[in-house]
Amino acid sequence: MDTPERLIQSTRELLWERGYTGTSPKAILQRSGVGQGSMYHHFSGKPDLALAAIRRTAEEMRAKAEEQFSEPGTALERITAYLRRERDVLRGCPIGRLTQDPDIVASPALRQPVDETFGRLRQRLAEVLTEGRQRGEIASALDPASTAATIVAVLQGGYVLARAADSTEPFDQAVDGILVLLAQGAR
Amino acid sequence: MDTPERLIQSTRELLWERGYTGTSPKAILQRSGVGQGSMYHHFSGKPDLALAAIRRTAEEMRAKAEEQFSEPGTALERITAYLRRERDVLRGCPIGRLTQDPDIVASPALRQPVDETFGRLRQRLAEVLTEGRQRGEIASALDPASTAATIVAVLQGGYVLARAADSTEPFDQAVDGILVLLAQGAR
DNA sequence: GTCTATATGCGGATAGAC
DNA sequence: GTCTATCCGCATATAGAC
Repeated sequence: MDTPERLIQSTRELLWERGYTGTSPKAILQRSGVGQGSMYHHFSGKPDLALAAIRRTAEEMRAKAEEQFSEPGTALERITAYLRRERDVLRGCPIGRLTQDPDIVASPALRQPVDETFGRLRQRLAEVLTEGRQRGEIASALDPASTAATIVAVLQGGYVLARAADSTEPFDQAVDGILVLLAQGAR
Repeated sequence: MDTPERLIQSTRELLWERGYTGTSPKAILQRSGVGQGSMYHHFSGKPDLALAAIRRTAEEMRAKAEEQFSEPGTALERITAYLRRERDVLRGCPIGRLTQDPDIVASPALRQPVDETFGRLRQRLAEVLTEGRQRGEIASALDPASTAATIVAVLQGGYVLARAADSTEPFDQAVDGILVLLAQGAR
């Protein structure tokens, strides 16, 4: 791995663990084994490096979601596969956690990839739901856009509850709950 | 307001806005107008003051939720009142945001009030759902505990989506979505 | 490209006077 | 109880040599 790549990977890990405010350039240097001068040669500073790291994480997250959405099966099966996919629940969502960082939300450049990630995710889920409705797999009373927002919110909120409890149980309960509710509307 | 109280109120505000890591003793002193010496006279340090602040916020949150749960009306009406209650959506949940702070989660003392808040909230919602089921207002296929976890998760995740988008829209959509799903099961 | 040196101010306190 | 002084290390760079 070359130097910029090592910096990006270490920054991604630290942003996930400690957030933007909690991540110092010094910690990035220690974790990556890169020297001070190299870091400031390749990146203009902490915000620049963070932006590269966030973009990378956002791309990966999108690709992993698409794996489940593009599987064969009914809409409900694909949504179930997505919600039940293996996740590092107690670590939380590496993109969602950034929304709690005021420096991220206050910076248009840093917030943009976060916004886009959730926007596309909701959009993609709404498409899956629309297909399911057309095929009669999902109750036509359900609005795709708002149901999609609900599903994404259950995941993000599930992480919050799991971290509060230091247990994956409430996350799993929340996922079970939404799946039962969605199945209820199936024909 | 006396000195300890001023410190607690300022700390509550800062924890909400900037989280634990992002809140410095210096910022608390500036906002409260209290001097350095006074702060360390009344509290042993940042963790001690944060604990007092978090406990206060947790109490208030619990009391506000109970206002809606103890209203007259069906289970669905009370849950709707709770979910649609006026909220400072873009500021997020002052308790939920703490779960993103590694120093909070790593400290049993600081995590405890956060855990307890969500534990009680889920418990209370499950009671409301159980009542609703007994009265035939809610489909008996819905497990109260997991449905309660789902509802709380929708709220917490709704805040995340709203902050990502810098708009209350996805929060409102997520709430609409879960209410439609819950109503679907009503008899 | 990478290294080391240097800089300013903040984070989070402790000490002791009043 | 409150105030001011003092402390050490970290946060976040910039400068210039190699």
